[in-house]
Amino acid sequence: MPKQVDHDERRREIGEAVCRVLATRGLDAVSLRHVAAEAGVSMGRVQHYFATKDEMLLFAFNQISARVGARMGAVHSPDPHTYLRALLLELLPLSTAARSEAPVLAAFLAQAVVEPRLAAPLREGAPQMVAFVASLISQVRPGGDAERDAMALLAFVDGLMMQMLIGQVDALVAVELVDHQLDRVLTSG
Amino acid sequence: MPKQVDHDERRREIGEAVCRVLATRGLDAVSLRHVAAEAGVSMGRVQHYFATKDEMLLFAFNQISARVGARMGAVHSPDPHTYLRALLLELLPLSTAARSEAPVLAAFLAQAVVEPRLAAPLREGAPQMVAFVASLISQVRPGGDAERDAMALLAFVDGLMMQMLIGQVDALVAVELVDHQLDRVLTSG
DNA sequence: TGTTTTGCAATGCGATCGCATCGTAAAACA
DNA sequence: TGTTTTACGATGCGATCGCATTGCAAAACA
Repeated sequence: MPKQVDHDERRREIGEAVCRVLATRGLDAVSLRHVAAEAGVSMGRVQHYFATKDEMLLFAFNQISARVGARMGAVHSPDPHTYLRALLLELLPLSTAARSEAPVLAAFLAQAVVEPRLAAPLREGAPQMVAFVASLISQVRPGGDAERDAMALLAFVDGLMMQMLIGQVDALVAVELVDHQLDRVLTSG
Repeated sequence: MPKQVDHDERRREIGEAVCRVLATRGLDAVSLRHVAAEAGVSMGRVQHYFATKDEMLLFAFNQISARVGARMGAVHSPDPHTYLRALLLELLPLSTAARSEAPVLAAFLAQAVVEPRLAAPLREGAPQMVAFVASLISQVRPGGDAERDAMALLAFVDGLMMQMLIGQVDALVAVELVDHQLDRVLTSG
């Protein structure tokens, strides 16, 4: 056989090509041929690592999900207010990394509306994110329904991401809105 | 020639078929053939009324935009708080009508991220919606940056819509969140 | 060193795509 | 009544799609 190859690494490379196509030309431009071309490999290689297109897309979805999760996990701060602020801002297309991931997320989110296999992990992952945000809120402002505020904040940031991607809101205003919203939540009760 | 036909009505019928396909199977399932089948007409008819697929999609987009706009315009209340609440709830998939329109909107929103021809009208339409919501806020709670709160509320409702469509949030909780968020905004300062 | 197994590249297939073309029944118009 | 124009239905075309198949060079293994 040819040199033993890092199977997961190869899949990851292809997965990133999927995300790049997704971000620049949308979901309907994602074909085996386009992905192969974007990755700079042959179509046969793509097929070798993914049995079907659906499997490839699902892998790419898990990949950016993990990536966003990792970025969230990398956020730290001793001050819960600062922590929460950084966490929410990390969900917006502000940094270079986030700017390249957000359009991919948006495409997958929209597809999740009509594809239960994408919606399921999103539904399952949401509660723990809500719980974590709620715990941060409680640390700053004990009392009040922290979970409710957490859900509202996350929905707000989600919508803000979409509006930024469409160009309705620029980065400066977005940060301002997050800060204002955060202040309101954290100084209530 | 055959009986003179209401050209706009025919286009509207096809546009609705587009929306139905869009809502149930996503953007990549929208083909001339599927749309024709969904509308119960021949493919030739679809081509007769739309020169290209893009033109058809753009028409469908304008159609649901107008429809959502009409639903918003139908909301009235002498009390600005009630008015604003009804307006925001109208943007969520709560009624039968809104439940069928929201997935279509979500699909178009995602496509707008990579398709400027869809993003442009959204960018242009947003400010007046913001202005109107801001004016309602000002009526209830003079002072404070009403426009900022309007933008935040609209982003929040946008994100909430997406989360509802994916099944992260059910209708009951969504209404609760809107009310809570609204109270916070309208009783601040 | 021979055998086996791995990692592809290449090619082909049937289905579907958007779109162009052609034919035609029928009603508006002269 | 004859002509023209409208509204299609039908069919075909080249491109592209996802996927299956085949072939083969090369390295791990015996």
